[in-house]
Amino acid sequence: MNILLIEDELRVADFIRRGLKAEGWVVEHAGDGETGLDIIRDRKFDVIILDLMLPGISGQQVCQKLRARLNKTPVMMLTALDSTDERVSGLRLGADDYLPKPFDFDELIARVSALHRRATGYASNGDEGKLQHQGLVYDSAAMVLTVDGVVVELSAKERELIAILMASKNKALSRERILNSVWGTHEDPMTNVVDVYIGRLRKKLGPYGQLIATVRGAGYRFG
Amino acid sequence: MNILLIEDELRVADFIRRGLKAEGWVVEHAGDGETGLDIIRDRKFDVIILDLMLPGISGQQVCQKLRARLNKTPVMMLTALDSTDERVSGLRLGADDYLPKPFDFDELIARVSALHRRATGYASNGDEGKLQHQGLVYDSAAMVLTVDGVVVELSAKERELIAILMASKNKALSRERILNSVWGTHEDPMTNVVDVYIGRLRKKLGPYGQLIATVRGAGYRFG
DNA sequence: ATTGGCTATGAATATCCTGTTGATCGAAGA
DNA sequence: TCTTCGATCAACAGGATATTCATAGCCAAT
Repeated sequence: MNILLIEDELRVADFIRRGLKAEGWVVEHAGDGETGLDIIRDRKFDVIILDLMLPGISGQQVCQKLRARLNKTPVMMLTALDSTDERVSGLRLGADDYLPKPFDFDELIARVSALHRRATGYASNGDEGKLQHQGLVYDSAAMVLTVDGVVVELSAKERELIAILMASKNKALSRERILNSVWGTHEDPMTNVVDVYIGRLRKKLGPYGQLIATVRGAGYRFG
Repeated sequence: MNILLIEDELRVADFIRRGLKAEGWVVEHAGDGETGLDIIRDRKFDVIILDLMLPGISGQQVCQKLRARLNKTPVMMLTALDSTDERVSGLRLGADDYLPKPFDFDELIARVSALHRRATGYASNGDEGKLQHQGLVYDSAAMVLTVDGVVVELSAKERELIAILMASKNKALSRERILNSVWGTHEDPMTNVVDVYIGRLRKKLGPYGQLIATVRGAGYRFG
Protein backbone atom coordinates (compact mmCIF):
# COMPACT_ATOMS: atom_id res chain seq x y z
CA MET A 1 0.00 0.00 0.00
CA ASN A 2 1.25 3.45 -0.92
CA ILE A 3 0.54 6.30 1.41
CA LEU A 4 1.18 10.01 1.14
CA LEU A 5 1.61 11.78 4.43
CA ILE A 6 1.22 15.56 4.47
CA GLU A 7 2.37 16.85 7.81
CA ASP A 8 4.63 19.75 8.68
CA GLU A 9 5.85 18.80 12.14
CA LEU A 10 8.84 16.64 11.50
CA ARG A 11 8.70 14.75 14.76
CA VAL A 12 5.11 13.79 14.27
CA ALA A 13 5.64 12.97 10.64
CA ASP A 14 8.54 10.74 11.47
CA PHE A 15 6.60 8.98 14.16
CA ILE A 16 3.70 8.26 11.87
CA ARG A 17 5.88 7.24 9.01
CA ARG A 18 7.72 4.70 11.07
CA GLY A 19 4.55 3.18 12.34
CA LEU A 20 3.11 2.86 8.89
CA LYS A 21 6.31 1.41 7.53
CA ALA A 22 6.18 -1.21 10.21
CA GLU A 23 2.93 -2.28 8.61
CA GLY A 24 4.86 -2.87 5.45
CA TRP A 25 3.38 0.16 3.79
CA VAL A 26 5.28 2.57 1.65
CA VAL A 27 5.16 6.14 2.87
CA GLU A 28 5.94 9.31 1.01
CA HIS A 29 6.16 12.50 3.02
CA ALA A 30 5.38 16.08 2.10
CA GLY A 31 6.07 18.94 4.50
CA ASP A 32 3.38 21.24 3.23
CA GLY A 33 0.28 21.40 1.11
CA GLU A 34 1.82 22.66 -2.10
CA THR A 35 4.43 19.96 -2.11
CA GLY A 36 1.78 17.42 -1.44
CA LEU A 37 -0.36 18.56 -4.29
CA ASP A 38 2.64 18.52 -6.59
CA ILE A 39 3.39 14.96 -5.70
CA ILE A 40 -0.18 13.89 -6.18
CA ARG A 41 -0.16 15.39 -9.62
CA ASP A 42 2.25 12.76 -10.84
CA ARG A 43 1.68 9.76 -8.69
CA LYS A 44 -1.18 7.83 -7.36
CA PHE A 45 -1.57 6.78 -3.76
CA ASP A 46 -3.89 4.42 -2.02
CA VAL A 47 -4.51 6.73 0.90
CA ILE A 48 -3.54 10.29 1.79
CA ILE A 49 -3.05 11.24 5.41
CA LEU A 50 -3.48 14.95 5.73
CA ASP A 51 -2.78 17.20 8.65
CA LEU A 52 -5.22 20.05 9.02
CA MET A 53 -2.74 22.62 10.32
CA LEU A 54 -0.20 23.28 7.65
CA PRO A 55 2.02 26.22 6.73
CA GLY A 56 0.82 27.87 3.55
CA ILE A 57 -2.40 26.41 2.33
CA SER A 58 -4.39 24.54 4.91
CA GLY A 59 -5.31 20.90 4.92
CA GLN A 60 -8.83 21.79 4.05
CA GLN A 61 -7.74 23.67 1.00
CA VAL A 62 -5.53 20.82 -0.06
CA CYS A 63 -8.44 18.49 0.15
CA GLN A 64 -10.67 20.85 -1.73
CA LYS A 65 -8.20 21.31 -4.55
CA LEU A 66 -7.67 17.61 -4.73
CA ARG A 67 -11.33 16.96 -5.19
CA ALA A 68 -11.59 19.77 -7.68
CA ARG A 69 -9.13 17.80 -9.75
CA LEU A 70 -11.51 14.89 -9.62
CA ASN A 71 -8.98 12.93 -7.64
CA LYS A 72 -10.81 10.36 -5.57
CA THR A 73 -7.98 9.10 -3.41
CA PRO A 74 -9.25 8.45 0.13
CA VAL A 75 -8.19 11.18 2.54
CA MET A 76 -7.68 10.71 6.25
CA MET A 77 -7.64 14.01 8.09
CA LEU A 78 -5.64 14.60 11.24
CA THR A 79 -6.15 17.54 13.51
CA ALA A 80 -5.27 18.78 16.92
CA LEU A 81 -8.55 20.57 17.16
CA ASP A 82 -11.19 18.65 18.91
CA SER A 83 -14.20 20.57 17.89
CA THR A 84 -16.80 18.75 15.93
CA ASP A 85 -17.19 21.77 13.71
CA GLU A 86 -13.84 21.09 12.22
CA ARG A 87 -14.77 17.56 11.65
CA VAL A 88 -17.93 18.37 9.87
CA SER A 89 -16.33 20.96 7.64
CA GLY A 90 -13.52 18.60 6.89
CA LEU A 91 -15.83 15.89 5.76
CA ARG A 92 -17.80 18.31 3.73
CA LEU A 93 -14.66 19.30 1.89
CA GLY A 94 -14.16 15.78 0.74
CA ALA A 95 -12.23 14.02 3.47
CA ASP A 96 -13.23 10.41 3.95
CA ASP A 97 -12.35 10.04 7.57
CA TYR A 98 -11.14 12.12 10.42
CA LEU A 99 -8.93 11.43 13.42
CA PRO A 100 -8.33 13.92 16.25
CA LYS A 101 -4.88 14.19 17.77
CA PRO A 102 -3.66 12.75 19.93
CA PHE A 103 -4.69 9.42 18.55
CA ASP A 104 -4.01 5.83 19.22
CA PHE A 105 -1.68 4.46 16.62
CA ASP A 106 -3.56 1.23 16.25
CA GLU A 107 -6.63 3.22 15.52
CA LEU A 108 -4.91 5.16 12.79
CA ILE A 109 -3.82 1.94 11.19
CA ALA A 110 -7.20 0.35 11.49
CA ARG A 111 -8.92 3.35 9.99
CA VAL A 112 -6.46 3.66 7.17
CA SER A 113 -6.87 0.04 6.22
CA ALA A 114 -10.60 0.47 6.42
CA LEU A 115 -10.42 3.40 4.04
CA HIS A 116 -8.32 1.43 1.68
CA ARG A 117 -10.59 -1.54 1.83
CA ARG A 118 -13.61 0.55 1.15
CA ALA A 119 -11.96 2.24 -1.79
CA THR A 120 -10.81 -0.96 -3.39
CA GLY A 121 -14.23 -2.45 -2.98
CA TYR A 122 -13.40 -5.50 -0.98
CA ALA A 123 -16.07 -8.10 -0.59
CA SER A 124 -18.35 -6.68 2.03
CA ASN A 125 -20.00 -9.98 2.75
CA GLY A 126 -19.23 -12.21 5.69
CA ASP A 127 -15.72 -13.04 4.59
CA GLU A 128 -14.51 -9.60 5.34
CA GLY A 129 -11.13 -9.48 3.69
CA LYS A 130 -10.37 -13.15 3.78
CA LEU A 131 -8.54 -14.75 0.94
CA GLN A 132 -8.63 -18.47 0.69
CA HIS A 133 -7.26 -21.13 -1.58
CA GLN A 134 -7.25 -24.72 -0.51
CA GLY A 135 -5.68 -25.01 2.91
CA LEU A 136 -4.33 -21.52 2.65
CA VAL A 137 -6.16 -18.67 4.32
CA TYR A 138 -5.02 -15.12 4.57
CA ASP A 139 -7.04 -12.85 6.76
CA SER A 140 -6.18 -9.35 5.71
CA ALA A 141 -7.96 -7.81 8.64
CA ALA A 142 -6.13 -9.86 11.22
CA MET A 143 -3.09 -9.98 8.94
CA VAL A 144 -2.62 -13.61 9.66
CA LEU A 145 -1.73 -16.38 7.29
CA THR A 146 -2.90 -19.86 8.08
CA VAL A 147 -1.53 -22.98 6.44
CA ASP A 148 -3.76 -25.97 7.09
CA GLY A 149 -4.99 -24.28 10.23
CA VAL A 150 -1.54 -23.48 11.52
CA VAL A 151 -0.61 -19.85 11.87
CA VAL A 152 2.53 -18.87 10.01
CA GLU A 153 4.50 -15.82 11.03
CA LEU A 154 5.09 -13.41 8.21
CA SER A 155 6.98 -10.18 7.96
CA ALA A 156 5.23 -7.08 6.73
CA LYS A 157 6.42 -7.35 3.16
CA GLU A 158 5.71 -11.02 3.04
CA ARG A 159 2.15 -10.30 4.08
CA GLU A 160 1.68 -7.70 1.40
CA LEU A 161 3.11 -10.05 -1.14
CA ILE A 162 0.92 -13.00 -0.30
CA ALA A 163 -2.06 -10.69 -0.17
CA ILE A 164 -1.59 -9.38 -3.66
CA LEU A 165 -0.79 -12.80 -4.99
CA MET A 166 -3.87 -14.37 -3.53
CA ALA A 167 -6.02 -11.44 -4.50
CA SER A 168 -5.08 -11.98 -8.12
CA LYS A 169 -5.48 -15.68 -8.20
CA ASN A 170 -4.79 -17.30 -11.53
CA LYS A 171 -3.39 -14.18 -12.97
CA ALA A 172 0.18 -13.75 -13.96
CA LEU A 173 1.78 -10.77 -12.24
CA SER A 174 4.90 -9.15 -13.57
CA ARG A 175 7.71 -8.30 -11.22
CA GLU A 176 7.18 -4.66 -11.99
CA ARG A 177 3.63 -4.85 -10.94
CA ILE A 178 4.49 -6.55 -7.71
CA LEU A 179 7.21 -4.02 -7.08
CA ASN A 180 4.72 -1.23 -7.58
CA SER A 181 2.15 -2.66 -5.26
CA VAL A 182 4.33 -3.92 -2.50
CA TRP A 183 7.44 -1.80 -2.62
CA GLY A 184 5.92 1.27 -4.19
CA THR A 185 9.00 1.92 -6.23
CA HIS A 186 8.45 3.06 -9.75
CA GLU A 187 12.01 2.80 -10.88
CA ASP A 188 15.09 0.72 -10.38
CA PRO A 189 13.89 -2.55 -11.79
CA MET A 190 17.35 -4.05 -11.37
CA THR A 191 16.71 -5.43 -7.97
CA ASN A 192 15.80 -8.97 -7.18
CA VAL A 193 13.89 -8.40 -3.96
CA VAL A 194 10.81 -9.86 -5.49
CA ASP A 195 12.58 -13.09 -6.28
CA VAL A 196 14.01 -13.27 -2.80
CA TYR A 197 10.64 -12.77 -1.19
CA ILE A 198 8.93 -15.20 -3.47
CA GLY A 199 11.52 -17.70 -2.39
CA ARG A 200 10.87 -17.05 1.29
CA LEU A 201 7.15 -17.26 0.88
CA ARG A 202 7.38 -20.53 -0.97
CA LYS A 203 9.36 -21.94 1.87
CA LYS A 204 6.92 -20.72 4.47
CA LEU A 205 3.93 -22.03 2.59
CA GLY A 206 5.32 -25.52 2.82
CA PRO A 207 3.45 -27.90 0.57
CA TYR A 208 1.49 -25.02 -0.87
CA GLY A 209 4.66 -23.32 -1.97
CA GLN A 210 4.27 -24.71 -5.41
CA LEU A 211 1.06 -22.77 -5.79
CA ILE A 212 3.27 -19.86 -6.62
CA ALA A 213 4.29 -20.71 -10.14
CA THR A 214 6.92 -18.79 -11.99
CA VAL A 215 5.91 -17.69 -15.42
CA ARG A 216 9.22 -17.53 -17.17
CA GLY A 217 9.87 -14.26 -18.87
CA ALA A 218 6.79 -12.76 -17.30
CA GLY A 219 6.60 -13.01 -13.54
CA TYR A 220 4.69 -15.13 -11.08
CA ARG A 221 1.26 -16.60 -10.77
CA PHE A 222 -0.65 -17.86 -7.76
CA GLY A 223 -3.26 -20.52 -7.95
CA MET B 1 0.90 -6.93 -28.53
CA ASN B 2 2.38 -3.86 -30.16
CA ILE B 3 1.84 -0.51 -28.57
CA LEU B 4 2.74 2.96 -29.69
CA LEU B 5 3.26 5.42 -26.91
CA ILE B 6 3.11 9.11 -27.79
CA GLU B 7 4.28 11.10 -24.81
CA ASP B 8 6.71 13.96 -24.58
CA GLU B 9 7.78 13.81 -20.95
CA LEU B 10 10.65 11.40 -20.91
CA ARG B 11 10.30 10.36 -17.32
CA VAL B 12 6.66 9.49 -17.71
CA ALA B 13 7.26 7.80 -21.03
CA ASP B 14 9.98 5.69 -19.58
CA PHE B 15 7.89 4.72 -16.63
CA ILE B 16 5.00 3.67 -18.79
CA ARG B 17 7.18 1.86 -21.25
CA ARG B 18 8.82 -0.22 -18.59
CA GLY B 19 5.53 -1.23 -17.12
CA LEU B 20 4.09 -2.21 -20.46
CA LYS B 21 7.17 -4.14 -21.39
CA ALA B 22 6.91 -6.02 -18.16
CA GLU B 23 3.54 -7.20 -19.38
CA GLY B 24 5.34 -8.73 -22.29
CA TRP B 25 4.22 -6.12 -24.72
CA VAL B 26 6.31 -4.45 -27.39
CA VAL B 27 6.43 -0.71 -27.03
CA GLU B 28 7.46 1.92 -29.52
CA HIS B 29 7.85 5.46 -28.32
CA ALA B 30 7.33 8.77 -30.08
CA GLY B 31 8.18 12.06 -28.42
CA ASP B 32 5.66 14.18 -30.28
CA GLY B 33 2.61 14.01 -32.46
CA GLU B 34 4.28 14.37 -35.84
CA THR B 35 6.71 11.59 -35.13
CA GLY B 36 3.89 9.47 -33.92
CA LEU B 37 1.85 9.99 -37.03
CA ASP B 38 4.87 9.20 -39.15
CA ILE B 39 5.40 5.92 -37.40
CA ILE B 40 1.76 4.98 -37.69
CA ARG B 41 1.94 5.61 -41.39
CA ASP B 42 4.37 2.76 -41.82
CA ARG B 43 3.42 0.32 -39.16
CA LYS B 44 0.42 -1.18 -37.52
CA PHE B 45 -0.16 -1.20 -33.79
CA ASP B 46 -2.66 -2.89 -31.57
CA VAL B 47 -3.14 0.07 -29.31
CA ILE B 48 -1.96 3.67 -29.28
CA ILE B 49 -1.45 5.43 -25.98
CA LEU B 50 -1.64 9.12 -26.56
CA ASP B 51 -0.83 11.97 -24.25
CA LEU B 52 -3.09 14.96 -24.65
CA MET B 53 -0.48 17.59 -23.92
CA LEU B 54 2.17 17.44 -26.59
CA PRO B 55 4.58 19.91 -28.11
CA GLY B 56 3.54 20.85 -31.63
CA ILE B 57 0.25 19.33 -32.56
CA SER B 58 -1.91 18.25 -29.65
CA GLY B 59 -3.06 14.79 -28.81
CA GLN B 60 -6.52 15.67 -29.96
CA GLN B 61 -5.26 16.69 -33.35
CA VAL B 62 -3.23 13.52 -33.62
CA CYS B 63 -6.31 11.50 -32.93
CA GLN B 64 -8.33 13.47 -35.40
CA LYS B 65 -5.79 13.08 -38.18
CA LEU B 66 -5.50 9.43 -37.44
CA ARG B 67 -9.20 8.90 -37.84
CA ALA B 68 -9.22 11.06 -40.94
CA ARG B 69 -6.85 8.53 -42.42
CA LEU B 70 -9.45 5.89 -41.63
CA ASN B 71 -7.08 4.27 -39.18
CA LYS B 72 -9.11 2.38 -36.61
CA THR B 73 -6.38 1.50 -34.13
CA PRO B 74 -7.76 1.81 -30.60
CA VAL B 75 -6.56 4.97 -28.88
CA MET B 76 -6.12 5.41 -25.16
CA MET B 77 -5.88 9.04 -24.15
CA LEU B 78 -3.88 10.27 -21.19
CA THR B 79 -4.23 13.67 -19.71
CA ALA B 80 -3.26 15.72 -16.72
CA LEU B 81 -6.23 17.98 -17.22
CA ASP B 82 -8.91 17.64 -14.64
CA SER B 83 -12.05 18.81 -16.31
CA THR B 84 -14.54 16.41 -17.72
CA ASP B 85 -14.97 18.61 -20.76
CA GLU B 86 -11.65 17.39 -22.02
CA ARG B 87 -12.78 13.88 -21.66
CA VAL B 88 -15.87 14.39 -23.69
CA SER B 89 -14.10 16.20 -26.47
CA GLY B 90 -11.42 13.56 -26.48
CA LEU B 91 -13.89 10.79 -26.97
CA ARG B 92 -15.70 12.76 -29.60
CA LEU B 93 -12.49 13.09 -31.57
CA GLY B 94 -12.21 9.37 -31.81
CA ALA B 95 -10.40 8.20 -28.72
CA ASP B 96 -11.65 4.88 -27.45
CA ASP B 97 -10.85 5.36 -23.81
CA TYR B 98 -9.53 7.99 -21.53
CA LEU B 99 -7.42 7.92 -18.39
CA PRO B 100 -6.70 10.96 -16.24
CA LYS B 101 -3.29 11.37 -14.66
CA PRO B 102 -2.25 10.36 -12.17
CA PHE B 103 -3.39 6.86 -12.79
CA ASP B 104 -2.87 3.55 -11.21
CA PHE B 105 -0.65 1.45 -13.38
CA ASP B 106 -2.79 -1.59 -12.96
CA GLU B 107 -5.66 0.38 -14.29
CA LEU B 108 -3.77 1.46 -17.36
CA ILE B 109 -2.88 -2.12 -18.09
CA ALA B 110 -6.38 -3.34 -17.49
CA ARG B 111 -7.87 -0.73 -19.76
CA VAL B 112 -5.36 -1.25 -22.50
CA SER B 113 -5.97 -4.97 -22.52
CA ALA B 114 -9.66 -4.28 -22.56
CA LEU B 115 -9.27 -2.07 -25.59
CA HIS B 116 -7.22 -4.69 -27.32
CA ARG B 117 -9.68 -7.39 -26.47
CA ARG B 118 -12.55 -5.40 -27.79
CA ALA B 119 -10.75 -4.67 -31.01
CA THR B 120 -9.67 -8.22 -31.66
CA GLY B 121 -13.04 -9.60 -30.78
CA TYR B 122 -12.03 -11.80 -27.92
CA ALA B 123 -14.77 -13.76 -26.29
CA SER B 124 -16.73 -11.11 -24.46
CA ASN B 125 -18.72 -13.53 -22.39
CA GLY B 126 -17.72 -14.73 -18.97
CA ASP B 127 -14.43 -16.11 -20.23
CA GLU B 128 -12.90 -12.72 -20.26
CA GLY B 129 -9.64 -12.90 -22.12
CA LYS B 130 -9.73 -16.56 -22.93
CA LEU B 131 -9.11 -17.85 -26.38
CA GLN B 132 -10.61 -21.19 -27.16
CA HIS B 133 -10.73 -23.57 -30.05
CA GLN B 134 -11.84 -27.12 -29.48
CA GLY B 135 -9.83 -28.62 -26.64
CA LEU B 136 -7.38 -25.79 -26.78
CA VAL B 137 -7.71 -22.94 -24.33
CA TYR B 138 -5.32 -20.08 -23.85
CA ASP B 139 -5.93 -17.89 -20.85
CA SER B 140 -4.09 -14.69 -21.54
CA ALA B 141 -4.50 -13.38 -17.99
CA ALA B 142 -3.03 -16.44 -16.38
CA MET B 143 -0.71 -16.98 -19.33
CA VAL B 144 -1.61 -20.62 -19.35
CA LEU B 145 -2.27 -22.91 -22.26
CA THR B 146 -4.47 -25.90 -21.70
CA VAL B 147 -4.67 -28.85 -24.05
CA ASP B 148 -7.66 -31.03 -23.29
CA GLY B 149 -7.57 -29.76 -19.75
CA VAL B 150 -3.89 -30.41 -19.27
CA VAL B 151 -1.63 -27.47 -18.66
CA VAL B 152 1.22 -27.16 -21.11
CA GLU B 153 4.31 -25.19 -20.22
CA LEU B 154 5.20 -22.54 -22.74
CA SER B 155 8.02 -20.10 -23.02
CA ALA B 156 7.39 -16.41 -23.36
CA LYS B 157 7.66 -16.33 -27.13
CA GLU B 158 5.62 -19.46 -27.53
CA ARG B 159 2.87 -17.85 -25.49
CA GLU B 160 2.83 -14.77 -27.63
CA LEU B 161 2.79 -16.83 -30.73
CA ILE B 162 -0.12 -19.02 -29.76
CA ALA B 163 -1.97 -15.94 -28.58
CA ILE B 164 -1.70 -14.14 -31.86
CA LEU B 165 -2.48 -17.27 -33.82
CA MET B 166 -5.59 -18.04 -31.87
CA ALA B 167 -6.68 -14.43 -31.87
CA SER B 168 -6.63 -14.42 -35.66
CA LYS B 169 -8.35 -17.69 -36.17
CA ASN B 170 -8.85 -18.73 -39.77
CA LYS B 171 -6.69 -15.93 -41.01
CA ALA B 172 -3.41 -16.47 -42.72
CA LEU B 173 -0.58 -14.62 -41.04
CA SER B 174 2.58 -13.81 -42.89
CA ARG B 175 5.90 -14.47 -41.26
CA GLU B 176 6.59 -10.78 -41.30
CA ARG B 177 3.42 -10.08 -39.46
CA ILE B 178 4.20 -12.66 -36.84
CA LEU B 179 7.75 -11.47 -36.55
CA ASN B 180 6.47 -7.99 -36.05
CA SER B 181 3.93 -8.90 -33.41
CA VAL B 182 5.93 -11.35 -31.40
CA TRP B 183 9.51 -10.27 -31.90
CA GLY B 184 8.80 -6.60 -32.50
CA THR B 185 11.24 -6.48 -35.35
CA HIS B 186 10.14 -5.07 -38.64
CA GLU B 187 13.20 -5.81 -40.64
CA ASP B 188 15.59 -8.67 -41.21
CA PRO B 189 13.20 -11.28 -42.55
CA MET B 190 16.05 -13.67 -43.31
CA THR B 191 15.68 -15.60 -40.15
CA ASN B 192 13.69 -18.74 -39.58
CA VAL B 193 12.79 -18.22 -35.94
CA VAL B 194 9.14 -18.23 -36.79
CA ASP B 195 9.42 -21.62 -38.44
CA VAL B 196 11.28 -23.02 -35.47
CA TYR B 197 8.71 -21.76 -33.03
CA ILE B 198 5.82 -22.96 -35.10
CA GLY B 199 7.45 -26.34 -35.02
CA ARG B 200 7.84 -26.30 -31.26
CA LEU B 201 4.29 -25.20 -30.78
CA ARG B 202 2.93 -27.91 -33.04
CA LYS B 203 4.76 -30.46 -30.99
CA LYS B 204 3.47 -29.09 -27.72
CA LEU B 205 -0.10 -28.91 -28.96
CA GLY B 206 -0.09 -32.64 -29.53
CA PRO B 207 -3.07 -33.75 -31.57
CA TYR B 208 -4.06 -30.16 -32.11
CA GLY B 209 -0.74 -29.37 -33.72
CA GLN B 210 -2.25 -29.79 -37.12
CA LEU B 211 -4.53 -26.87 -36.42
CA ILE B 212 -1.61 -24.71 -37.39
CA ALA B 213 -1.65 -25.02 -41.14
CA THR B 214 1.11 -23.72 -43.28
CA VAL B 215 0.05 -21.57 -46.17
CA ARG B 216 2.77 -22.12 -48.63
CA GLY B 217 4.39 -18.94 -49.80
CA ALA B 218 2.33 -16.88 -47.41
CA GLY B 219 2.71 -17.95 -43.83
CA TYR B 220 0.59 -19.82 -41.33
CA ARG B 221 -3.03 -20.12 -40.43
CA PHE B 222 -4.70 -21.34 -37.25
CA GLY B 223 -8.09 -22.88 -37.13
C1' DA C 1 24.16 4.73 24.74
C1' DT C 2 24.84 -0.30 23.89
C1' DT C 3 23.46 -4.60 22.72
C1' DG C 4 20.97 -8.18 20.39
C1' DG C 5 17.57 -9.78 17.35
C1' DC C 6 15.02 -9.13 13.40
C1' DT C 7 13.84 -7.39 8.71
C1' DA C 8 14.93 -5.54 4.37
C1' DT C 9 17.94 -5.26 0.65
C1' DG C 10 21.65 -5.85 -2.62
C1' DA C 11 25.30 -8.80 -4.41
C1' DA C 12 27.25 -13.05 -5.83
C1' DT C 13 26.77 -17.55 -7.39
C1' DA C 14 25.09 -21.50 -9.55
C1' DT C 15 21.86 -23.56 -12.41
C1' DC C 16 18.72 -24.06 -15.72
C1' DC C 17 16.19 -22.63 -19.79
C1' DT C 18 15.26 -19.94 -23.82
C1' DG C 19 16.28 -17.80 -28.03
C1' DT C 20 18.68 -18.06 -32.06
C1' DT C 21 21.38 -19.74 -35.80
C1' DG C 22 22.96 -22.57 -39.55
C1' DA C 23 22.82 -26.90 -41.58
C1' DT C 24 20.43 -30.70 -43.28
C1' DC C 25 16.52 -33.21 -44.69
C1' DG C 26 11.95 -33.59 -46.70
C1' DA C 27 7.89 -32.11 -49.26
C1' DA C 28 5.27 -29.53 -52.64
C1' DG C 29 4.79 -27.40 -56.92
C1' DA C 30 6.50 -26.17 -61.76
C1' DT D 1 12.95 -33.98 -62.50
C1' DC D 2 14.27 -29.89 -60.56
C1' DT D 3 13.68 -26.08 -57.66
C1' DT D 4 12.04 -23.77 -53.92
C1' DC D 5 10.13 -23.51 -49.57
C1' DG D 6 9.35 -25.42 -45.18
C1' DA D 7 10.49 -28.72 -41.17
C1' DT D 8 13.52 -30.32 -38.03
C1' DC D 9 17.71 -30.83 -35.44
C1' DA D 10 21.75 -29.91 -32.68
C1' DA D 11 24.40 -26.74 -30.42
C1' DC D 12 25.74 -22.59 -28.43
C1' DA D 13 25.45 -18.07 -25.88
C1' DG D 14 23.11 -15.33 -23.29
C1' DG D 15 19.48 -14.50 -20.11
C1' DA D 16 16.47 -15.52 -16.40
C1' DT D 17 15.67 -17.55 -11.99
C1' DA D 18 16.75 -19.68 -7.44
C1' DT D 19 19.38 -19.50 -3.51
C1' DT D 20 22.56 -18.06 -0.29
C1' DC D 21 25.29 -14.63 2.08
C1' DA D 22 26.58 -10.26 3.99
C1' DT D 23 25.38 -5.81 5.24
C1' DA D 24 22.67 -2.10 6.92
C1' DG D 25 18.94 -0.35 9.35
C1' DC D 26 15.50 -0.49 12.82
C1' DC D 27 13.39 -1.43 17.24
C1' DA D 28 13.22 -2.88 21.84
C1' DA D 29 15.23 -3.90 26.02
C1' DT D 30 18.90 -3.36 28.90
